[in-house]
Amino acid sequence: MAISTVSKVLNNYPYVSEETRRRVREAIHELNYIPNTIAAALSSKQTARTALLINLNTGTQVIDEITLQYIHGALYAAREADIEIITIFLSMIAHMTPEEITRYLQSQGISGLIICGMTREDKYLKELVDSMVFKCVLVDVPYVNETTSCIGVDNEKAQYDVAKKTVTENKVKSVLYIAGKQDAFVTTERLAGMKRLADETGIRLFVRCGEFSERKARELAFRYARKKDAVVAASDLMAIGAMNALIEMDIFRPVCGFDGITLMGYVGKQMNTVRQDFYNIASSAVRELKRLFEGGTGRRVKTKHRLVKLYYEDVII
Amino acid sequence: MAISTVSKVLNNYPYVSEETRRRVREAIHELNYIPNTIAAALSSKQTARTALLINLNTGTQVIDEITLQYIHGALYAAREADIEIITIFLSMIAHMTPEEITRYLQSQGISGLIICGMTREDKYLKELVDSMVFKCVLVDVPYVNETTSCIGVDNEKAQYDVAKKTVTENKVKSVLYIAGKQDAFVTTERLAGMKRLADETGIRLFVRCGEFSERKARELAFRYARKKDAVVAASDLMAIGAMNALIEMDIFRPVCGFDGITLMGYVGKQMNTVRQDFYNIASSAVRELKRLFEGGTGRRVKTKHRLVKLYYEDVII
DNA sequence: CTGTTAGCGCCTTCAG
DNA sequence: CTGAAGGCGCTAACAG
Repeated sequence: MAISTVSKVLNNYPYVSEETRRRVREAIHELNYIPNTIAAALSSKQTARTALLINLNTGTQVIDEITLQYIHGALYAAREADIEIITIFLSMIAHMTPEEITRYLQSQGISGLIICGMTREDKYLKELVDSMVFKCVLVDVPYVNETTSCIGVDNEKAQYDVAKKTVTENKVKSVLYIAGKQDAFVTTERLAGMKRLADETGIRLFVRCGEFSERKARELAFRYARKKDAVVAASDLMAIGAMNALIEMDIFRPVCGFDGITLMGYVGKQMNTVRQDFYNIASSAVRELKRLFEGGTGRRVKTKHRLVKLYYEDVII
Repeated sequence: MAISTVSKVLNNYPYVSEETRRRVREAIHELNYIPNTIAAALSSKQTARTALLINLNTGTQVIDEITLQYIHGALYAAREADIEIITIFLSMIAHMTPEEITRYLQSQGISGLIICGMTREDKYLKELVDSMVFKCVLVDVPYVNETTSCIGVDNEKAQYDVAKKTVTENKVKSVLYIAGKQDAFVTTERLAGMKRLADETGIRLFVRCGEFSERKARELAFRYARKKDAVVAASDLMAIGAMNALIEMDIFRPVCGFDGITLMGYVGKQMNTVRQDFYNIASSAVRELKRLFEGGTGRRVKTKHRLVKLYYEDVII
C-alpha cells in the first residue's frame, strides 16, 4: 500500500477500488493515524484560507451580539465548506499600512477576506479591497469589484416592507422616521425605502437623524412623536428609545424597528421589526467567498429578510 | 547567500554577522519576499498552535459581551505572544466523542486549548482535559492537573471585597444575597466570600438563588429586600433586576453586583460592582498557556479584580 | 487501478 | 560565521 494511495482515499479521489479503499480506512483506524492538515496545505498550495476581519469599534451590547453572531455564522459555515478561517479584529491591523497588512495576511497563506463592520472611515480597508490581491466579501457594505462581492439584506426593501406593515395595520397618515448615522452605508438605503413607501401610499414622512442612539431616538420621539401617527426607526435600539419616550408621555403610537436583536429590559410592548439574521448573513458570506475562489466574479448578493413582532416583555433574561 | 542564512535572519538566530543580517533584510525588502508560515510550521513542527474553545450556550447580550471580550483578549495576546489561535465554538464539536475531537484538533496541529464558558454539564470537555493530550487553560473553572492550568478572578475575595465596601459604606446589619446558579463553579466560591464577610462583621446573611436571572432576582428583591438593609447580587444582571424592584417598591437599599458589564437602560442608579475584565483574563490565559508550552506545570492563577461604581444613567447608548 | 517520484517552502544539523 | 543537504507529511503527476 503506497503513501499516495492513502492520500487518494483521504481525499476521495476516484480510481481507487472499493477493496483498497476499505483496507486503507481500516488501517487508518488501526494505527490511529491522524492526517496533518498543515502538510496538506503546504503540498496542495491550498488556496482557501480566509481571514474574518471584524470591526469592534463600539462596545455596546447590541453591537457585541451582532458581532458574535457574525463570527459564529462564519466559522460554522467555514467548517461546512471545509475552509479554514482565522479571526482578526481590525484593531489589530488598523495601525498598519495596506502593504503591511497584505504581507501579514499572505504570509499566513490567506487568500480570502470576509469583512464585517467596515465603515466609510476605514480607508485602508478600501485600499486593501481595491488592490484585488484577495478575494473579498463585504458584509453590509454595498461595494463590488472584480474580486469582491458584497452581501447583506436589501435594506431598501426591508425598511419598506416593515414600515408598510406597520402603516397599513394601523391606518397611519404621518410617520416620524428616525434614521441612522448620516454617513452610514445603510442609512441612505433604508431612507430610500421609506421614501418609496411615502410616494406609494401618500403618507407624510418626517425624517430626523437618530445616530443609532437610543437616547437620541428617545429625545426625538419626545419632540415629534405626539404629532405623528407612528414611529419608524432604522434600528431596534432607537425603536426602544422611542418607545420609552412614548410610555413616559403616556401616549400610544405604533413603533417599528430594524435588526431583530434580543433585548433586555421592561419595555413590555410589541413592535414590528426586520430580522436580519446576522448568523445567516455571515454564513452566506462564506459561501459567496467560496464562489469567488472557484472563479466567480464579484457581485452583490441580497439576503432575504423576515418581518417579526418582538414582544419585549418576553425577552427579559 | 544561502537559503538557510535567510532563515536564520528571519528567526533571529545568533551567529550571523551584522553585515549579512543587514544585506538579507535589504534583499527581503527589495524582492518583497513573504515568508510562508505554513511551511515554517511544517518544517519546525511548530508546537504552539492553540484552539480557543468558546461556549455559546446562552444567547443573552450580557453573555455575548463577555464572550466577545474573551475572544478579543485571547486573539490579541496570541498575536503578541506570536502563537496562532483558531476559534472554535463548542456547538461545533459538542456532538463528537472526545476521541474524535482529539483527532480533529491534532490534525490541525493544535497542541494547546483555552476553554471559556465550560460548565459541569460538559463532560466531554472534562475528559478532553483529563486525557492530557493538550496543554489546557480553563477560564473561570477551578480545575487543575499536570498539563492544565486555570485562571480567573478570586471569586471568594472579590465577592467579599465588594460586599464589604457596600456594607461598611452604609452601616448595614442584614443583607439579602442573591446567589447564582446552584451548580455553577463560581456560585460556591462567591457564596463563601459572603459567608466570611458575615462571620467577620456579624451581619445577618439571607441567601436565595437568583439563577443569574434578572427576572428571578427582581422577584426575590420584591419578596425579601424590604426587610434587609442591602442587596448583594452575584452578577450585575441580577443586581439590575433587584434595583428595578426597589425602584418599583419606591424604597432605597444599597445594591452591589459582580461582572462590570456595560448595560443599557434607564435604571439611573449607581451600584458597587466587581470589574472582572474578561479581556485581561483571556490574555492572561494565553500567557499562562505559553508557560505550559515551555514546560511549566498546571496551576491555579487568580487575576486581580477591581471594585468600581457603575452609574447606569451614564451608559445609555 | 496502484505505486514511484518529485517537489511544496522552510528549518536544522553539520561540514566548511 | 556561512552554505549545502536532508527532511517535515502530504499531494500530484506519471509510469507501471
